[in-house]
Amino acid sequence: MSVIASTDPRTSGTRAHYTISEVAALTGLSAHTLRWYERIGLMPHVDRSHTGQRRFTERDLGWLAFVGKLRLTGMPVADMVRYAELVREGDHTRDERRELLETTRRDVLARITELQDTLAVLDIKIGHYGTACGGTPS
Amino acid sequence: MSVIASTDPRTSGTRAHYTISEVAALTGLSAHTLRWYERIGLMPHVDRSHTGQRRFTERDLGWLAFVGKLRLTGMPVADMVRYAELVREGDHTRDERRELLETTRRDVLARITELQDTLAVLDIKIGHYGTACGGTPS
DNA sequence: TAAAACGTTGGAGTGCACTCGAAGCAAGTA
DNA sequence: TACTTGCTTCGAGTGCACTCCAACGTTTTA
Repeated sequence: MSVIASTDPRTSGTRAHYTISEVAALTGLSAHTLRWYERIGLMPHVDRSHTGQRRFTERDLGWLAFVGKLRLTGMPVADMVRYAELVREGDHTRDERRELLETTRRDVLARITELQDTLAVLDIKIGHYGTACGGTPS
Repeated sequence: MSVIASTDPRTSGTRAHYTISEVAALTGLSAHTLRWYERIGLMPHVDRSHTGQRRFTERDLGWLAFVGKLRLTGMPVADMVRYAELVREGDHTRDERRELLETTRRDVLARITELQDTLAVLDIKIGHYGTACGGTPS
């Protein structure tokens, strides 16, 4: 296992770039998944070394963190790819991007409400089990 | 809501039983999925007509509603099957069932927290898009 | 009674999001 | 120099949760 923070004399405190395995360790995604993300267009352009190896930047890490959040919402990968495309297309897609994010926001709110309803049902069920008053809760 | 059986199954207010397509319409699940649920052991025993067609009861509908809630939590089907098995096994599994439900409850709470974090990130992003102060949010 | 609609089964297929394998190139270590 | 590790690509495989098919039996409707 290689040392992650090899201090490159040409750069200051912040790492200039990360190998794929470093990013895998940092994000919890597998190297396979990172390559797959790039292949399907879910990553912005990733730099390469002179020998063709990926060199992820801090910016890429930020993007991956954001993608991770989107993933938590249950957003399909295809929609994330769509968002990534819009980012690549430049400034004139700002409105569409904001709309996409706002739709996602509404979905997340709805999901939270749904989960809170479920929580209420679970509490009732658990309550039934707690009070040992006969019967067989199902 | 405790009236269970009426004298005339065809005309009563509370239905004594439902066909698979009626249950599909009521639950939003497909008939295919209902049969699959039964096959994998996710349904308690479902009655059959004298010719072998399924006759779902109110009790089955209640169970399906609960399963629907569990599904919303993201609980794997295998775990739901486990719970169904415990119910079938009878009263001595009460404790295990309560534990399973309590674990699920904790998972749901964690999920809600996760989504609220994501919501915060989305709000920040959307805020960036809202204030047209240059730059290209990614 | 005839046709349409609905039911049954086992098994195969689908879509998603990874996940892994094989073959080969490149860089660092003993 | 040989070994080890890590990286590359393409393509195939995995696990989950359905989803559908074919062939045939049953029930309802006109």
